[in-house]
Amino acid sequence: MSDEQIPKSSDTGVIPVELQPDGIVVEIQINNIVSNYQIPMHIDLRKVALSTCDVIYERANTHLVRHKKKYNCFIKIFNSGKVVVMGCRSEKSALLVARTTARMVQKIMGKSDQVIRIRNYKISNIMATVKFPFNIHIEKMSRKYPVNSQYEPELFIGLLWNFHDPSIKGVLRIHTTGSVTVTGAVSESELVEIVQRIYPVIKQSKM
DNA sequence: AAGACACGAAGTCCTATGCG
DNA sequence: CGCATAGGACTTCGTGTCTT
Repeated sequence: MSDEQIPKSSDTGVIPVELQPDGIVVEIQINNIVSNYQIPMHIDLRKVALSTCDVIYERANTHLVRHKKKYNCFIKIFNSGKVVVMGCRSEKSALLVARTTARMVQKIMGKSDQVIRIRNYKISNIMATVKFPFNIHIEKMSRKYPVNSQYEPELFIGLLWNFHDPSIKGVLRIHTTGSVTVTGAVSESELVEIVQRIYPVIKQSKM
């Protein structure tokens, strides 16, 4: 741990998970959350761009990109009212950024007196990494679980793992060093479940 | 030694292609 | 020529290999 101040909540993007039955604790590091929602109004991008200093026009004036340094994330705002938030490190900060952005747009568009609610807010993707305290024999793992795994060393050095379970959307990329990258999860709780379920499998192919 | 590339997920819009 | 659809780019990250 560094000397930096670490907030108590999961705002740092780190989720500690205890793995049963061995009691090993690993940390899930969330690196990126992609979420999207809609503000039920047409947005005048030019007006928003002129009223704030932290946005830039992109793609031939079709959408704005706003850089939130505090949360180290990007927000894409489309004139249709659709907004995409990328780069947040926790569900909480993603929602917070979504709310503040909606409020900012609402204020600039001169609709502060109206009740404008965020519509269809959802997290579409969470990308996280987990480091297991041992090396993994991924070739052995792919042979043992040919249905779930996809391993083509000439194509990519990591093993691609899919649970083929409708309740779990996440896909894992497993490396020999014990590093596991999780993509496609839609909530922090799903991330925890993924790690808990993959651990017994990885343990069998421990080096 | 440093940088580029590969891969996965999601949503959006732009560009290109094909058909009537 | 105009419309509809398909595909590509963009964003985030880690990791190992390959190229410069």
